[in-house]
Amino acid sequence: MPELPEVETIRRHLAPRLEGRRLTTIAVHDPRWCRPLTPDAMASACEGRRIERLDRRGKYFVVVLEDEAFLLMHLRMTGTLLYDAAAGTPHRRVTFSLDDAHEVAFCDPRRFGTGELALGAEALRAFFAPRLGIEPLAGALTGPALREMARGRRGPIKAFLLDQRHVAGVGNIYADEALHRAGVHPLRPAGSLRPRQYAMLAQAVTAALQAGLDAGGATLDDFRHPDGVRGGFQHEFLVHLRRGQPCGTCGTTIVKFVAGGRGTYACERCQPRPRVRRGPITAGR
DNA sequence: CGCCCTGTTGGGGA
DNA sequence: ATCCCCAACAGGGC
Repeated sequence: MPELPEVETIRRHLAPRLEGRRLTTIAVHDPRWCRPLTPDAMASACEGRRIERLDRRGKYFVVVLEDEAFLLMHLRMTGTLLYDAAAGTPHRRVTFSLDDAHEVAFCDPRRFGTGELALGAEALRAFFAPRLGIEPLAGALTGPALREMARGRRGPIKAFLLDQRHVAGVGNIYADEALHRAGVHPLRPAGSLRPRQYAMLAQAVTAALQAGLDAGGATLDDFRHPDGVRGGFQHEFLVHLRRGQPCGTCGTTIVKFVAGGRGTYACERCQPRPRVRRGPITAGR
C-alpha cells in the first residue's frame, strides 16, 4: 500500500539514478497500465527523451521529460518501481530501459497502477488541478487552510481527509493516525471542528506523513530486492490502531467501524463521538 | 480444499 | 454534495 511517504521515498531513491539519463525504450507488458492510451502511443511520446527530473504530486510520480512531456504514474495499492529488478520478478507491467543499461520495472500484482501522459505544461496543470489539493509536506497545510476548505461540509472529517482534492496524499492509515493524534473522531462532520482542532489536525497530518517519510528513508535501503518496498515499511512509527487493542494513550479498547467507506480504527475516549449524527436514527454503536 | 470476505485508490454513476 | 460500486487479486477465516 504505497502511501505518500512510500512514494516520496521511492522518488528520492530513484531520482538520482534517473535524472539526466535518456529513456531508450518503454516495454508495456500489460496494455491496461496506460489505458486509454495505447502502449505504442505512450512509447512513441516518451522514448528517446532525456529525463530531466523525477517529481511527485500527491501520490503521483511525475517523470519530467525534455520538451515538456510528463509521464505520470500512480502505484495505487500494490504497485512498486524496482531498479534493476531480478530476472523473473513477477507481476511486471512495464519495463523502462535507460541509456546507461539500467532499467526500472513497474510491478503490480493487482494491476491497479496506472501510467498517463501529459504533453505540455498546461496539460500537466489541467490534469492535476481537478484532482489534487494542498501538498501537506510543503508547509501549506495549516489550521486556517483546513478550516476554510472544510467550511460548510457535512460529510465525515475522515472522508474529507481522504479526498485528494483537499489535501493531496492522505491515505487510510494516515487519516486514522492523524485523527487519533488530533483527538478528533472520524465521523465528526468535516465543517464542525473548533478552530483549535483544525490546527491540531493540520499539524497531525503533516507530522504523521513526515514520520512515515523518516521511517521509510531509514529502512528502505535496497530497491533491487523484489519485496524491497513492502518489506521495508513496517509502520512502526504509527500508533498502531487495531481493533481490540488498547489505545497507546489511554488504554481504552480500539474500535473499528466504517467511515468514508473505509475500515476505520479509533479510540472513542481520545476521540469522542459527535453528539449528533447524520442519517436515520440508529441505536448506539 | 474451496468459498467468501476484506482491504486498497481513483473514477464514475446515482 | 454525498454515497455506493467497481476495477483485480492476495490472504485470511471458516
